[in-house]
Amino acid sequence: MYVTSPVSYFEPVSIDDVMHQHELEPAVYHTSTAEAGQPLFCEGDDADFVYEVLEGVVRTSKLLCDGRRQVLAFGYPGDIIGLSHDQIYHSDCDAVSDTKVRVYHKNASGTSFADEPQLCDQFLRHATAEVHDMQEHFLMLGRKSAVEKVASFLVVLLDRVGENNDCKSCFSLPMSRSDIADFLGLTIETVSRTFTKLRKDKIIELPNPHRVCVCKSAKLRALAERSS
Amino acid sequence: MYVTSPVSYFEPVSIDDVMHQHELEPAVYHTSTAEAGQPLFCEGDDADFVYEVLEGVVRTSKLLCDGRRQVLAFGYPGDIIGLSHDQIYHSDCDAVSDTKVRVYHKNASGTSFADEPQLCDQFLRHATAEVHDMQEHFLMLGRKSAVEKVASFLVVLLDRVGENNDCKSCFSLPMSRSDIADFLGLTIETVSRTFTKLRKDKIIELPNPHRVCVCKSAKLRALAERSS
DNA sequence: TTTTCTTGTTGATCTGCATCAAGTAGAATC
DNA sequence: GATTCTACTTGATGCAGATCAACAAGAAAA
Repeated sequence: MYVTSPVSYFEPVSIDDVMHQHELEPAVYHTSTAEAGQPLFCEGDDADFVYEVLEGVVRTSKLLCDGRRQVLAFGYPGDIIGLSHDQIYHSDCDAVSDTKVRVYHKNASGTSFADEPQLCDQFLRHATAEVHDMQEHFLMLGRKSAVEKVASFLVVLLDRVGENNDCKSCFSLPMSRSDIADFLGLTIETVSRTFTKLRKDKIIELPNPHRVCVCKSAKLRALAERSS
Repeated sequence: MYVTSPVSYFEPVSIDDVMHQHELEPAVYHTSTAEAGQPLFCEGDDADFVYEVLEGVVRTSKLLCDGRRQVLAFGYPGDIIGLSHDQIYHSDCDAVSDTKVRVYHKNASGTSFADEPQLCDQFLRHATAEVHDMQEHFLMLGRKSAVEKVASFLVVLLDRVGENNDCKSCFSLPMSRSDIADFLGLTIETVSRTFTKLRKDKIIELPNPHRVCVCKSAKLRALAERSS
């Protein structure tokens, strides 16, 4: 699921599973790859495909005309990207790291999924789960301080992709500081300073700018989860 | 639909219509009323019902444990409230004004809508439309200034419920300044000051604190729609 | 190798909005 | 009527994070 909320309730189910349950033609999807930095789709494009991330990380974002950007979500394996209510993408989507995706081809008949009830139900679950995650992110953007934002972001990644290493839990951070800043509604300087502060407080270690080891996860959660 | 975005692409379709198309029992829903201030549901409640607003305005919100609040959306007639991915409401919902709602009873059989494909498809459209609106709101919360936020908010209401009056377009503002502040990620003082600034700049008039007349809608849109 | 470019870090200063505080006006209650 | 309450407005001040600026370090190009 999209990495938007401190806590994730959604259990991803591969579209593949659903499709096989319903004996769809394999021809309605295929797998594809994208190198780091390459776009998957752009805002305004016809939303002909729905993507499931299989490997790597993608980023969805929107731009203001003066260049300000809001990163909407980072898509990790299992996440569904590109559902649209009106057959047009309303965000840009780019690969943050080298990425493998499953590309689901919409039926040519039109916009309705009513003739594929299991798939429709599955997409509905994805969509409502995404709404839930976005609501958590609203709290983050609207009401949290810089430290709370960064800590919340790290906790989500910790729970999603953290790997235990001694008593630490480590994960890579494939996105740039700029991506993180635009996701959290901060500047790159503030993100960098906040990472430094967490490092100096011995809550995290930063072997390099794109790798995080969480030393004191309880403290990190305390900083993040002032939410009820 | 939820009032979250400057531009709204979604054409609301009554659940009622869908249900009649499929000859569902009238017993699966009923209408109900809520007086201003009354709750429809609370965070953590079992999500037994889905609501369609028929009259009035409702508000969905989330609280942090220290009292900070984020208003997620204002629900106007035609909007669907209360879809959940895990049968539990994840926000509070209260009537802002006296409200009439249609209450849709979920089937006892469980969480899946797969046995009602038309209804499922309809809910999926609602959910993806809501995701789209929320993405616009992300830009607002994360990247816009106070003036841009308030102007964007007013433009949405202008387009949704504005009524032409001379060369002005007027609408009521049933929610409190506190509701608006918690929706936009501001304080009540900043909201109030911004309204005053727009009034002094002759862009809007405020016959009373809960009624807005937009005199210069182009200027208002220019302040709001610096988005691409 | 050196040069240039990109990305991230750190410091100094500024500013938009929050916070603190006081005042106003309409509505509800007595 | 007077009193209280609540919601809103307005002013003074403070601060978190933005902005401006310099620097560092690795990567890519020359």
